[in-house]
Amino acid sequence: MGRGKSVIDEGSGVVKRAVEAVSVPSVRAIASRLKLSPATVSRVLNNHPDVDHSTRERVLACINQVGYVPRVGRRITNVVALAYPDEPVRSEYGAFEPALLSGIMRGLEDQHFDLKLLNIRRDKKPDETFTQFFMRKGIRGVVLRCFRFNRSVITSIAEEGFPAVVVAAEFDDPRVNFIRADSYPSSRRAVEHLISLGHKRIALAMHNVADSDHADRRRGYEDALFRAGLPIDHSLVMELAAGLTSGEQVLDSILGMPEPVTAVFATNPMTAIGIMRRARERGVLVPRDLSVVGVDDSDVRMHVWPRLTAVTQDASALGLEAALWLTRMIVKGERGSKCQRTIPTTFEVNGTTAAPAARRKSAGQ
Amino acid sequence: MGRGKSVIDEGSGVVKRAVEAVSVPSVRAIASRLKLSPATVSRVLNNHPDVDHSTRERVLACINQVGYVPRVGRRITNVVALAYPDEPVRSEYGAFEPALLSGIMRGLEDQHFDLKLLNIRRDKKPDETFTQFFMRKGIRGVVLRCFRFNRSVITSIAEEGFPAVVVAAEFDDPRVNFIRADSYPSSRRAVEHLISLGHKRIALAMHNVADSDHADRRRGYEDALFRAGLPIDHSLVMELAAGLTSGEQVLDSILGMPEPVTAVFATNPMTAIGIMRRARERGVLVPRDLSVVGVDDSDVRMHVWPRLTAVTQDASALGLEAALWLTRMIVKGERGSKCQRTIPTTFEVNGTTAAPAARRKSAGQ
DNA sequence: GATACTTCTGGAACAGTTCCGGTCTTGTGC
DNA sequence: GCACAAGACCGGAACTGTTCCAGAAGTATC
Repeated sequence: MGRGKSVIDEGSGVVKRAVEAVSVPSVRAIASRLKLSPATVSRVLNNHPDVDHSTRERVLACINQVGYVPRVGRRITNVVALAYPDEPVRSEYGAFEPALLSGIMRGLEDQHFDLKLLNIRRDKKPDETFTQFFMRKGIRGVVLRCFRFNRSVITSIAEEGFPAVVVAAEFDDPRVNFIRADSYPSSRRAVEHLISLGHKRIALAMHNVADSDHADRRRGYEDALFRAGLPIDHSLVMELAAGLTSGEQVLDSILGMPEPVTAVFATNPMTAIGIMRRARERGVLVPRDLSVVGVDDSDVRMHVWPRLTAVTQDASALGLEAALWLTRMIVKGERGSKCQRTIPTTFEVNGTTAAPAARRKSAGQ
Repeated sequence: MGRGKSVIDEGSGVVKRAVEAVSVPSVRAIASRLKLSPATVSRVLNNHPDVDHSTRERVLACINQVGYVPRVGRRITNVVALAYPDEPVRSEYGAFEPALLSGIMRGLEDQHFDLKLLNIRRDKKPDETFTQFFMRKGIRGVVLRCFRFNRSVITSIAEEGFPAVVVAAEFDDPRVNFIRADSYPSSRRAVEHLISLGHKRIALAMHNVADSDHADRRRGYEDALFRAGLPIDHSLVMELAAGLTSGEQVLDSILGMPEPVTAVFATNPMTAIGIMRRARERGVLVPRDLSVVGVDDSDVRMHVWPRLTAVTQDASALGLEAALWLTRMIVKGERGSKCQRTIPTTFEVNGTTAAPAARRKSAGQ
């Protein structure tokens, strides 16, 4: 044969080089370890129906244990995915998604990975595991977007042990890797800023997705009020969908309140913009009649005048860090390593906050 | 052998079934047709250096002629790419990119394709052809973003014959497939609308990328003026980069003009938003002191008050149509079919246009 | 002119997937 | 109880594409 040093791969009877046999496990290596044929292992990976349940379980366990890597021919394909629970890149969340994508693309340059966009709901068959799904798509790792309704999906993926990292959400589960921006300190500073200006009745316009980010912002709001000795009035807390129209609803609600509200903190970029627009529409002068603090993922706060005072988080940095960690973990083969990082947010004072006009009875026309 | 009807594949000496041998060409089929080994064909596909120039040319010609499709094992992978000349998903162009992406993802559902994001500048090696590049990335077709500096790249790809479609740009070359929104009629209507309100000195704020879309908008502006018998004053035409700050420059320029300007048409979404913000900052009332018409890819025109009168194009529809055409062309195997489609834009009158205040001598403070 | 070096190509040995057939179990009719 | 049928499950073989190694062919050098 004349191929230099060769050994017989255990069980399979195929001649191969000694170095490769131990470095990267193949379908045939897994098959021989489990006393199965390569065909059966391949069937498990592609979720073919005619394979026994217990056999499938054994193969999947082995796959995630030894860190199997699918190849095309002899080449390893370096692809990671950005997986959404449903439609990717929805515009309702403002500029968060494009900024995130941009950061991920930059982070992938380091290890020369490519990015694939996946829609889990559409493509994943109900009877396949997440590992099977991702393997079938030919990807080696996944960046996950997390919303309120798919936290259980995230923990399932972590349980299976497939390389994954969640962006912009926090988990107590030590198996879940995530990178998020901590909105709490900046949100608290934002409300403290309003309090220091003399505001006492401050409304909170919450995005109703109830992910950990928005919970942080609410906590910042409540803690700032509590420390200042101000009461937390639940009638001032509004939970709405994201978007411009909800901002309008918020302003209308504020104007309709019997006790005047002099400031509002909106935890979603579009909501704050909607508040600003509706305020002009109804003759409410910002910041004289109403102070507005928003949250911004990119530079939407600059679209309006006065420029919006806002808690800003760098969505691009989230994507960058997530992609860097994921790809490095994959190429180093450190499947067990964990990532639970938090990057800071900032609070930026612009033109929409000022001391309340004390003598007014009610804001509005 | 017991595999039913079998034939000897010409030249290669490998036994295969008759049906598959004619339907989808493989590396070995191309090799035998050109009297080469599969190894050499594979080397061409992966741009290995040690293959003769003339051999590479022959293989590449054959590849694009017979429509070779790379497979993983025996499976055909259905992946298309969205390729950018440089960094994907830049935020300077407003919400165009996310809307486009969203539309593409919807369009891919029909034929169950996946999407990969590619950066041509980063990943394409200088000495490989585009066909080699795309094959190496395992994709079957590509949606191309086009800017002023990469039109030659687009025609090169079309020359090679790789399945491709350009979004949001127009080409005279019959080989280039594209889907674009025609900004001309709506732009012209926009300026005619301003003229009908009584405006005579109308500024044009151009995005300096000089792609066909922006050229259309300029033509609409000039034709509307010409048909109304108004002179085209080149001092009223400003070419700037996209972005909020250029909008500020536009407004400052307008205020500094000796003859008062009563209306402005901005061909870029962010520029119009910047004009609106700067106008408020400098005490210019829109639309009383200045009428503003913008262009919008999504719903940025709703961020301000009054809502922006704008030419709107549906970037999501562009992506949808491009993805639908590309994937259907690929699965039907109609490599020669052409797509040069134009979808309409609309002109939406909102709150930023009104009759000029005739007696004023100069806008602004 | 012999040698050494480079360039290029083919064969074989890998990588994963799928078709076909065989074995084993289970259900059914008599 | 037994023959037969049907289905579940799995292995071998025959395909995909890729890469290593050896060798052929050409070229430069002394």
